Amino acid sequence: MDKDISRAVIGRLPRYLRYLGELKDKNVERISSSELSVLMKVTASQIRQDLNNFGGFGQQGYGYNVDYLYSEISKILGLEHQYNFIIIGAGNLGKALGGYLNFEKRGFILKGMFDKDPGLIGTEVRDVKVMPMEDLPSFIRSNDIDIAVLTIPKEGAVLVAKVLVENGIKAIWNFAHVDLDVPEYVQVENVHLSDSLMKLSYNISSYMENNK
Amino acid sequence: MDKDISRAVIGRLPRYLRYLGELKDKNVERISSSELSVLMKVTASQIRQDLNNFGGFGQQGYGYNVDYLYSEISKILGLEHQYNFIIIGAGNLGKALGGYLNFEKRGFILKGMFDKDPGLIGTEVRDVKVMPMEDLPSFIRSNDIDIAVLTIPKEGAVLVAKVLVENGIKAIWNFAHVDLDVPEYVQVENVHLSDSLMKLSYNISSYMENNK
DNA sequence: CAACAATTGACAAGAATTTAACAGAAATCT
DNA sequence: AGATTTCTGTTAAATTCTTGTCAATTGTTG
Repeated sequence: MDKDISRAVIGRLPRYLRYLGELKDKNVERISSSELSVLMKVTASQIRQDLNNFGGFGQQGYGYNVDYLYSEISKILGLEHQYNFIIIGAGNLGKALGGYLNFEKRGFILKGMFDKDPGLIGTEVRDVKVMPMEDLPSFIRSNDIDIAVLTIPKEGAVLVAKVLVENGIKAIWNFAHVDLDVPEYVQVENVHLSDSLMKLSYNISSYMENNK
Repeated sequence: MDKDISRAVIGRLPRYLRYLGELKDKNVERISSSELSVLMKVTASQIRQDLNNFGGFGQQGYGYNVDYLYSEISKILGLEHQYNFIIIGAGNLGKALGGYLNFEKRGFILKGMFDKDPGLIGTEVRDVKVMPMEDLPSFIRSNDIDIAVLTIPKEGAVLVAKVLVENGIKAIWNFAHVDLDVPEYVQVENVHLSDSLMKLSYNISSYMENNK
């Protein structure tokens, strides 16, 4: 299918998908790269270049069909699959992610939640019960879990990641503030919130510097 | 101070800071770019190049002093300032961010939370009360608020952002799934969680494609 | 204290990414 | 139906980012 698409291009696809979804909702049938470029504030050239990494989705003189392009990008992103996922760490962040219904619409199915705090075990998020950590290995194996969401403090994350890998997890969505060391066949996507906040801090202070 | 440091460089600084913090905790006094490059799995050249954007923090034959480098990067990122922030949206995500104590350590002080749901008003997160949206404008003005964290659904986000800007907010940490259109003097950092999840999905499905 | 080893900062070379330009195909207009 | 306009896909140019190299400087060792 695809061989070596750059990370930068992949990173932009979800945003294209979002704008195309909005256009679909407005019943827009077709759109040109230059119209889309105005909406999205990127160059039309970049849009065409990005899309052409995957093949010609448009037509000269016409542009791109919104529905078709939307579904092609969905396919590229693997959103036609269903993924079973679990959340490890049933604190506020874990609950927030577990309760986010839009994930379900995209094919991400919440199968279980885990926590080491006995006080949380048995509580529910959308009919999914929080289970104790001891049950984790067997649960992954017997419920065909693809993705684990790690919403626990960094201290425990490395060890839990090891357990996940040993039990055949395919991917980890990592919110713990640590870099996980896993085999190359396990996909990791990091969300380091404090890094993001620091970037914001940089922008604030750098703006103030340049405008005082 | 700094004129045009690339986004890529800034994006790497928080990760440098994290590793340096760990070294500090281990009482490591000095480190060379090549040692750090092994730890962080990047090239030594990149580390030196990145740091030299801001001046020579190291010394030939010696390397970098961990404490000094840590504090210099902190300064670059603007972490020596204090920032007052509020959270808009007191759902699980808002509560999770409000309860995250490490932000306080970095100088980000939670001053208030807001929600439109009457059922949430009056509840507390770390001694901070959730207030009704009507109080937002006056609160920002009279409490010297720098940053607003937006943890509300996208439908309301655009309108709330407008109110924030009108009342002099400096920066928005945006978790709503929409691009905000604000004046250039307002800094925005987006955290689009579903984009991140889609990238993970791409990696899973692309790995499976290439290894079936 | 001289010789040697370590290591930066600077610069050059090499890659990757982004933007521009344009030929040619399809749609639209008259 | 022919002329004109609109657009893509593609190639080329420009820009940005990353990596490699090495002289110069500092620390260390015998």
